[in-house]
Amino acid sequence: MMAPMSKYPFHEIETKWQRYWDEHQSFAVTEDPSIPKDKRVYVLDMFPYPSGAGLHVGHPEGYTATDIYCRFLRMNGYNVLHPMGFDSFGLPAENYAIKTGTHPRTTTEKNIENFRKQIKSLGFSYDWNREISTHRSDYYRWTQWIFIQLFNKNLAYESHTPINWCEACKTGLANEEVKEGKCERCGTTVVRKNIRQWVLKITEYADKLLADLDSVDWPESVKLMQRNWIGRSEGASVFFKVDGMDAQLEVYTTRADTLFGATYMVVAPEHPLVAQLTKAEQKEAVEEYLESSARKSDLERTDLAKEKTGVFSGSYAINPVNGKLIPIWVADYVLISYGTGAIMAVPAHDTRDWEFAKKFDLPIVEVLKSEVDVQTQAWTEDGVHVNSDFLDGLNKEDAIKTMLAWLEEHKLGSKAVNYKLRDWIFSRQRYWGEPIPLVHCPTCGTVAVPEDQLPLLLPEVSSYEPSGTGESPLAKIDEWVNCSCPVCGGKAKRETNTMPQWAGSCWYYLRYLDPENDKQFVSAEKEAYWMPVDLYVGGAEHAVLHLLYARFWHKVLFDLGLVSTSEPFKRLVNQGMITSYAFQRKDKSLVPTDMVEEKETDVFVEKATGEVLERVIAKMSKSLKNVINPDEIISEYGADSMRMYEMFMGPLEVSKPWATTGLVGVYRFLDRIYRLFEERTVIDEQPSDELNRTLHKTIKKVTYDTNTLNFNTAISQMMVLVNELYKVETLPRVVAETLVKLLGPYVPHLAEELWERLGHSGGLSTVAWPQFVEELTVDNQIEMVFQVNGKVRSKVTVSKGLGKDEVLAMAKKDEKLASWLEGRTIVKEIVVADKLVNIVVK
RNA sequence: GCCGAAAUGGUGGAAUAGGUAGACACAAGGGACUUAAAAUCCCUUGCUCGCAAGGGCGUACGGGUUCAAUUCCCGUUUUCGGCACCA
Repeated sequence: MMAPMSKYPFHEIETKWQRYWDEHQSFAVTEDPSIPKDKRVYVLDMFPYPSGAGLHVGHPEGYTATDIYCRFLRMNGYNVLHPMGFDSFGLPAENYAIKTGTHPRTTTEKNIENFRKQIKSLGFSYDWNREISTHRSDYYRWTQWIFIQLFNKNLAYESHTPINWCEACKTGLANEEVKEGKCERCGTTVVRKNIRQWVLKITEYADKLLADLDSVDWPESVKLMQRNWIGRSEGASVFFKVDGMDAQLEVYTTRADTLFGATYMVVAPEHPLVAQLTKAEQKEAVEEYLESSARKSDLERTDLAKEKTGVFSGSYAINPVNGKLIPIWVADYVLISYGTGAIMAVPAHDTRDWEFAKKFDLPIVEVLKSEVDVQTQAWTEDGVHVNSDFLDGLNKEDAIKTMLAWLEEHKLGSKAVNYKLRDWIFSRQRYWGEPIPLVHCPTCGTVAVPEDQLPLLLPEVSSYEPSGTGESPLAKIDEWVNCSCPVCGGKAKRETNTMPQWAGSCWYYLRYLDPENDKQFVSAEKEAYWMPVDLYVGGAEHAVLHLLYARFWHKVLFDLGLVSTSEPFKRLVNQGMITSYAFQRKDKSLVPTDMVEEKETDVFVEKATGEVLERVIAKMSKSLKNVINPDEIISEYGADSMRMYEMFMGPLEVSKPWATTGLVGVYRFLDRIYRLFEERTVIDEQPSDELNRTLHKTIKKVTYDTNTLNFNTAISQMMVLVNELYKVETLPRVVAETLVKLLGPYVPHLAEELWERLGHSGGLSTVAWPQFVEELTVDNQIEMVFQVNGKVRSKVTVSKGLGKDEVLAMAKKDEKLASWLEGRTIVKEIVVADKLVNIVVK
């Protein structure tokens, strides 16, 4: 697309002011103690992973939003901390290293250079003196240090239970990194693998992580996702004796009240009692089943469409409430990782149990009065209890209470709480991450690397290839692995796993506060000066990953007295995704943009076949050739246009499609402003009342909308003002200066330039934000509507503040209303002051 | 399947303590300027009937509450996001 011809020299202006801000350190910030706490603001962007592809149009969206907000706050007298850095450990650089032999550090640092340059080209007001990168040893030294604090607090442990393993990435994954049974990063189906892992006890904080969600100003959707992920449920532990055996099975159930309907039990294949429960005659069948379910991937096991499978163990349990013998089955629809890995099955009222009972011909007993025949389908709604002895006639709530009391009285069970949240699998079998600072000593066990020996540097390797056996490339470097035990001095081996990419981002917001500190991860004074983060802006994809992990670490640091707040991010805003247009055939397949021709307005045709295509909204992707490159946009239209267009597209939080024609509209707006100042004479006279009113309305709306991050409507109001200005010959100074100030946060380069041309020096960024006069924002002439039976029949312009009787009389006399009122009886008259009159007739 | 969010002109989107639907922008059409084009400026633009005055319809769909519903309530559909045998 050709850039439009223009007089507006954005390139010159943008280069000039970016240099000015750099040279004057305009946005460097210090912890000035004279500024009161409520005038200190910490505004944070989610830092990017510096990928080789460079900045995506999605990045500037959130960054522009926070930049506008920060510049607005500065002009309103706030001390604003607004830093940027790089989440620079991660798989892409390492995979590139495997392919090319280039050290991930080389690739990463080159990419960081590029990212920094790109980010700077948008004119964001970051304090670059505070830039951090998580892969640098002066940063990861403290990541390791925090890990040791967790280790010392018994929040890190070694586990040998099977974990999610990605064959393509050749590493273990956390539960949070598995989406629909696939690796979140590469889409490979995840398998279960038994390897040694370091795991963090995030479950120990499940209750706090849940409860404190109530105290943060976050989108409800994100809070809900975290609540669901933590998945707290209240129920009961119930003990079942095993017939003829000195063993008992503990189950977890949320519906202890349905115990009379428990007709069999199921244990997960991995349950520790399986062997003991298996009778000789069932041994072969059980072993075969255990083997076959071990072979299944998690996806296969949890696939709902799959038929239930299982095998009878040969043993029976005794239902504690009625003494009945019920068979114990082994089936993989019960998960070892939730509850106790064993359940009581109530097939009449649980779909899963019902399917299993039908398949294996197990009895189904109705215990909740059902509206269907429970022999033909499960009844999962509420119902009055039946066939339940002392619970008969009770509702759900009362029956649960009664049963719990009964169980506790007979010492057969008790109230219990369970969480879906699992501990965090924290080790990765890869190279490009923080080495876990632990040493395995044959005599002392696992010990932490002493803090004065940090950072434990990532060693150089000759091959980045992961072994795939569950060992990281570090395991191959004997001289690094072999070390002496920091406690006893004997021969020991280093831990060779590295940390996941999430580690560095768990605390980076704290390091910005004190990035040079080589004594502490952050000084207490600086932490107290700025924390918590007042506004955190980023993509919704981190709703449960980064945001849950960071909250967890923060709470640990809080409990250790190392930070002053229990939550790190007071307010969170998710920016919506910037999507793109794509073209769809009738069979719903998508056609790359370069294979499409626009025959006439909004009629799109596939070049090869002539098929008419439908324009749809899709994610930007290389394969669809609809990716927008920010560098190209900036060079053709300028950073100010890019920034303002991304804000003008629509509300920050929703996803919206990129349209370059829309960008051109914003460009034209900026060009119009530039020409306005070029062509009109600035006069020192007061503006007309009408213009002055528009001016004050604009100040009011832009102030309010900027403060609430409603940038799209603020921009449209500025457009209204500029349209008004084009109607007058001259440019009153007060209007010109106010407009420039309002534009400052949005298009800082252009605004600085115009500010200078208006005769000011010293830059715009600390100039006071304009104030409006409320009386000047209201019209004294307003348009009122007269309705008959709720339909607008006439509109009149009247002066503001007329009395009810007065306007009612006007309405009744209105010519246009006459024919609608004629011959009718007035039933009701409604007057809304300064808005409307509605006459109801029969 | 469950949970959540959303649905407004040709397009992106405005407007909800219930009170003139479509601000602003794009696209489209017309005009001015120009030898011409680009750029720029001005006008029109929800659909529909009508020469016009004016009328009817219209905020995914179907109901309801109300003098009045994009806004509140009930139901349905579609799209997007999350979860997925969590007992």
